[in-house]
Amino acid sequence: MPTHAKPLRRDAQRNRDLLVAAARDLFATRGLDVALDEVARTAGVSSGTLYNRFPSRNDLIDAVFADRTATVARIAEHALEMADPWDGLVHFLERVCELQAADRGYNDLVSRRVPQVAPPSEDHARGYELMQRILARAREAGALREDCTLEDMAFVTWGIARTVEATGAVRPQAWRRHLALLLDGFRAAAAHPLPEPPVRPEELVRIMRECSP
Amino acid sequence: MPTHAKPLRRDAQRNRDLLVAAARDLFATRGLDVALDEVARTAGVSSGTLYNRFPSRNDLIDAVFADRTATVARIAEHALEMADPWDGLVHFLERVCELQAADRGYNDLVSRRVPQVAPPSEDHARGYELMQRILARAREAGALREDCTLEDMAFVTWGIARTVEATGAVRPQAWRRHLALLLDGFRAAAAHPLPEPPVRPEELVRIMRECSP
DNA sequence: CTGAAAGTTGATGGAATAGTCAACTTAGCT
DNA sequence: AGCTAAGTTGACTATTCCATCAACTTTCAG
Repeated sequence: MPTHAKPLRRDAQRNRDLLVAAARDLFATRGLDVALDEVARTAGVSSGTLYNRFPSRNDLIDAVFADRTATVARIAEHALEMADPWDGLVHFLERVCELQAADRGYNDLVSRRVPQVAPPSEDHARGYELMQRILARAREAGALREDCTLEDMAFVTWGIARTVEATGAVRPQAWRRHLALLLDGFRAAAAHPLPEPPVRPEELVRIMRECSP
Repeated sequence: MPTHAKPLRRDAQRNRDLLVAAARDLFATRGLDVALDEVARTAGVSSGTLYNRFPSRNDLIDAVFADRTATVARIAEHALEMADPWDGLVHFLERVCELQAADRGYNDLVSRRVPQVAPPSEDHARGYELMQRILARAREAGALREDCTLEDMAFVTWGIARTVEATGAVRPQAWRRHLALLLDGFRAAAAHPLPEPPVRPEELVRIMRECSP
């Protein structure tokens, strides 16, 4: 319920907006590791203001990408409305990967940072639930292989993240080929026994936590 | 033919070996971005000596991983000796990924640095040739999908690299599952039309060049 | 043994970035 | 208008790392 607990003074709110906008641009083009001083300079405020508003880099990252979890959840909802379960899964993964390909900062975030907001938000839980439904539906339709779990989707995120990083400058769409190959591996018809048990949900949580630098 | 053009003085050679050994260890456990000062300290020499012997970080990286290209070529040869073409391909990719999983520095190298030695070595060309044969053989046997190219193998390298980074601490073998899923996507039986034309060889060269920081 | 070339040292400079804080400015309430 | 809490500033410290170099030490050929 507390979207923000305390109301900011008007100039403070304006500066906050400028900072988030500047960070959004810089993150998108240069990744999450841009110098914070540069964010402040781009926003036209002093570095002290930035640190005052966002004590740590992660706070700024959270603010910039606050809406993304909800966006993913919306994509998932749309995917569930598609008639064909397999098409729904494909659509979901394609749209999410498009988000990665379009924003270097978001690509960094999903591939190596801790999930955005510290306390797993409501949107987060909703997205999780929706993804489960997308997979279950595709599995029950006989399109998705039986042994494929939600955690396996992390391989998509990680793999595509690196491909986007590597190929972005030369062949910005190359990741679509990578994804298509992975997707063919997800099909029930393609299934051969997997050599390693699935990553368990709590393991994935630990992985994402430890991943953050 | 010039393995090294000029013979080093004995103490210089000893220090060089110490530096390479120290770098090998540090790269393996902490990645390619360790501070060069720390490499020197670990080797027990001064930083001046390190810079004297290896003017740039890449020179040191080259020295540490000089043998890897030949190792990959040997793996490829072994793969070609296997009776079943598909098993050969699987074996090759598994062994190469094992190299990535075993050494964080090598994982960094294949996933984001320029191919080791500046002038593409003889081993390099040989490895390339052998990989082509591995793929052709699997394709002709009807096991590998027709539309899969050598450049598509880069998706394996990139994807597994990121998965190894992410999961290494919690589930060191998780990459095997990722690889198995990808491999199922490479099977001829799984093939559905790919949405994006293959990355061309010269594009891959550019990608690998531009990727280096 | 000796001299000169080769090699080493570590202090030093310099660049980039994170983070702090005392002095100053401004919004907004009364 | 006047006051005060909230906010801003930018210079400052600290850290980390890369890179250099003049003075010193070691190797080794003759």
